[in-house]
Parts: sequence; C-alpha cells; structure tokens
Amino acid sequence: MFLVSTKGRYALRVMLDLAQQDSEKFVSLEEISTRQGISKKYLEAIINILVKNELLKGKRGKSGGYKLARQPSEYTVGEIFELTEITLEVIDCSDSCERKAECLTLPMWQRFNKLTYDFFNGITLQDILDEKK
Amino acid sequence: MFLVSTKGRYALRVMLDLAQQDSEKFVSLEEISTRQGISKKYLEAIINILVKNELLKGKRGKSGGYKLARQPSEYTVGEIFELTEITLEVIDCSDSCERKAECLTLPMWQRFNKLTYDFFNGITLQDILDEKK
DNA sequence: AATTTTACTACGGTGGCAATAGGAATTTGA
DNA sequence: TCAAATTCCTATTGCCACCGTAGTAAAATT
Repeated sequence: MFLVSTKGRYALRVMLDLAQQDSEKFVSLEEISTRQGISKKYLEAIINILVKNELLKGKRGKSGGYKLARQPSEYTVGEIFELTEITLEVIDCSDSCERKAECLTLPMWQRFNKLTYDFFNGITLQDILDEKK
Repeated sequence: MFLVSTKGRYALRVMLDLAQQDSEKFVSLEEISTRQGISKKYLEAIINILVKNELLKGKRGKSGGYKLARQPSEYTVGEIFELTEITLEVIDCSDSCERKAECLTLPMWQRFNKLTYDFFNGITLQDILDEKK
C-alpha cells in the first residue's frame, strides 16, 4: 500500500502553497482550497493538525487564515508526514515481536526504515521550491 | 501507513522458510504454518498467490506440499512484494493527475519510488540467508 | 478406496482513510 | 457595536483493503 496517504500529501501541498505566499499575511482556507483544488472541509481537518503542532499559525475572524510559523528552510518533509501518518516506518518491528531474535528480515527492515527516514528528513520545503524554480 | 502489509511479510517469510528446507521435497502447509506461527488458512491464501505466479510449486495429495520453483538467489524481495501488495510505489503519480505539470513534489516522489524499487529489487532471498548466516 | 493435502470460493469483522456537516468561538472592520 | 468572516471543534458516514475463517472440490499417494 501507499506509505504516504492523501492526508500527508495534502499537508505537504498546503505547506508548499503557503511557502509561496507572502509570509506575513494570513491566507484563508477558502483561498488555499480553491488554489489547490482540495475540498474545503477535508483540508480544514488536515490544517488543524498542522496548527496544533505549531507548523502553521491560525488566526480566526475577518481577514484571518493561516501562515507558516517558520521559514520554509526550517521544515523537513519528514516532519510533516510524521504528523499526518500513523507511521512512516515501512514496518514496525521494534515492539513485541517474539521472533525478533531469529528474524531473518529484521536487518533489511531496519536498513529500509533508515533509508526512508533519512530521505524525507533530508528534504526541506525550501529544497522543493528550489528544485522546480 | 505501512508500505508492506502483513500479507507481504508473511509471503517473504514463507519463501525464506522454504529456502531453508530441502529444495527437492514438498513441504506441507501444516508444517510451514506451525514453524512460522502463522494461521493455516490465511497462509494458504497467501501461498496460493505465490503458486499462481509460479514462485512456488504446489503439489496436491498425500506427501504433497510446496517448494521453491527456482534457486533462492533467483528471487528478489521486490518481486515477492509486487505480488502481494497492490503497489510498492510510495505514491502513484503516473496516472491521471491533472496537476502533474506544475506539481512541485513529483520529482521527490519519483526519486523515492526509484529508491524503493532499487532497494527491494536489489535483495535476493540468498542475500538474506547469507546476512544472518 | 481411504486418506492426505492443495485448490477454490465465499463470507465477515475491523480500522483507517477520505470526506462531509453543523455549530461554537473569535476577530475584524464598517 | 454588531454583522460578517473565518477558524476551531465534535460527530458522523461511506468505503475499501487487510486480515482471518469456513467449507467444499479436486488431486495424488499408499
């Protein structure tokens, strides 16, 4: 199955969207939703996660909206996915697996988990913006 | 979410289990199920996939069972997962995505998909057996 | 011919994802 | 000051794949 769900991909797109706007202004859900072509209500739920975890700042009331809490170079993609996905581990072998000792595949999973972790945590929003330019 | 489901992991374990047995003899479902601690019926469904795709040979009747169709060095882990998972693509961007042209994240997904593909297709059953030894 | 064993079909529970709905709280700005 | 705009919060729904189970048919052995 997919390692990263729609939720995670939408979250990343929101972050990138805001990274491309005026970093001082609050941008409304309505505007992001329209620009990204994502349902308003679903997007709201996703953005709430980002606000609660202080990746975004939210402001209510007229001329309210959302904006980044930091600079684009200070967010990693991995950090965003960690919030929106149950886990980014390909497999979670760390817990109560009784076969851990004799497990032939554990080293492989560990190597791949590290590969994944390093990959996504090694990319910042700024990197993505620069890449396409 | 998990990239590789229980189904895929069980499939890999079955293949490794058989790779450690006498390569000439047919091993019964009962035996594999007991040794691996996996429910007989569920394992059966998984093994059927492997047989249909000719990774395993099945033989019915008394002293029947399953055995590998090739040498352990001739199977890649990726090949096994391809059968048991809907997809190993972290994200499937290739189809009808209308935003493909302006998608900022597409290059990242493509790079990661390749990383995943190369990783799992670069490991054979024999490699795993050798690793632990 | 009886027994063992795989092959096949069908069913049901569970859980997270994806999306929607409605209303409460807050802030602005006229 | 108050109406409009906007986020915040809580619930609910439909769906689908995963995970696992059950029963029967087919085949091979001894």
